[in-house]
Amino acid sequence: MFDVDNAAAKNVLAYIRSLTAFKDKSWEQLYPALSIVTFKKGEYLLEEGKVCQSLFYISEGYCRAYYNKDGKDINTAFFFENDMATNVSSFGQGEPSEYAIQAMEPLTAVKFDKQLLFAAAGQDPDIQVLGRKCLQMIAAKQEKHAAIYKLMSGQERYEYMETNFPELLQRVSLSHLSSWLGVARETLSRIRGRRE
Amino acid sequence: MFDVDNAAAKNVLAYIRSLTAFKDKSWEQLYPALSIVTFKKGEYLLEEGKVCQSLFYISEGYCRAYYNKDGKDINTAFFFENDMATNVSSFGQGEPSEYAIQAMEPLTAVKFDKQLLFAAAGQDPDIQVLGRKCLQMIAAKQEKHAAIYKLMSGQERYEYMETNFPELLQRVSLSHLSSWLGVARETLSRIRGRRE
DNA sequence: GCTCTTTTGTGACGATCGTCACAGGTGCGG
DNA sequence: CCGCACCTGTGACGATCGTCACAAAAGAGC
Repeated sequence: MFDVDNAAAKNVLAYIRSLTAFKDKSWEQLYPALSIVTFKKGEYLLEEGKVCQSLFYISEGYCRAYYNKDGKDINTAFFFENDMATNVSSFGQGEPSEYAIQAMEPLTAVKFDKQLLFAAAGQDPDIQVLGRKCLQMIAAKQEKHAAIYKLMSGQERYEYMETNFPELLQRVSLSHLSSWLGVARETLSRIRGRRE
Repeated sequence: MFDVDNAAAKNVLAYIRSLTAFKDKSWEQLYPALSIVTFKKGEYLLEEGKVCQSLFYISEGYCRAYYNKDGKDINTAFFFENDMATNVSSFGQGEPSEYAIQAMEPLTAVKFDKQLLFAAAGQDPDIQVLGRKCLQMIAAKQEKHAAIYKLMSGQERYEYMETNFPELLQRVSLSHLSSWLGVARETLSRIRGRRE
């Protein structure tokens, strides 16, 4: 049973309230769809090839989304505290996921179960609004990330991360960061050597 | 006044019905928010620095989204018939747009006015659902595109487009295509020369 | 048909990156 | 304390790409 006094529960509620005015009645409709889940480092929130049945609100720890291309991992996203992690197209269209989402640290998340969430949304238009807002956030985040990828060189992308998301550089290993930046690990090492 | 017998109007209605069961009542609520707009080649659906106030359903012709980086155009998206064109983060958060959307051919679109659309959505939950579905489509499309960008080399991306979106190659000039693929125009020319 | 403009192909060259190989460093468990 | 796994830096080398410059080709307008 979902414990509303849990720290993760309080975090997710605060997150929801930051997105939309949410009545107590909506919250009561919603929370049967929620559960608190924990993952050890290396465990999977979503496995490649499986259909995504949940949204995850990350309460503590972080995870990565990565494709496996010819046996090599290629990271496409990192999700930290207060992020929503999911595979939009798999969740929405029921397609098998082309990538995996994996905990990189011990992780606590609030899971939104798809079936129960849709049932709740059918009862309460404010939950619909919440869903739209979440999608909006996700789409906006993706748009921004695609832009830095298209407009900047590997070096510029690293500097951008350095100034805009310094805490990310603290927590993500350079090997994982490099594939996310789209450069070889060695190149990232040289980028870091060049400056300072 | 929005002419429901117009070809563009019929197209957009068919598009909406493909996304969600839409009652006549919802359609009547929605269509005051719609208008049919046309653009000459080179005209702007959205200018850089302006706040995006509309969604555009593309009925005929196509347009591009592009950033201006140091005086050079960098294309980030093309929108063809039956696509929804907008700047998600500008439309959603009211930020000025960091890129422009420009007609590349004479273009006919159905414009969804933000204010009127929100008013209509407040009246009718099915319009909320439509909005969420559209966002889902947009987010899924972006996710896919980001993936091909991260996983493939310039050459692979070109071959991917060749097999999956051949009509795009017919309509978009190679100069515009190259910046979208993330390679220099000359490199694209050589990629094309290598094969066959 | 003939300009003028835009688009596309090609050649040369230097810069950058990816790959391979290896060494130093750090942390963890036994 | 030792071994082992993982992460990070570094050197050498070849491949690829971007840039500049120019020529060929294709359209658009008169």
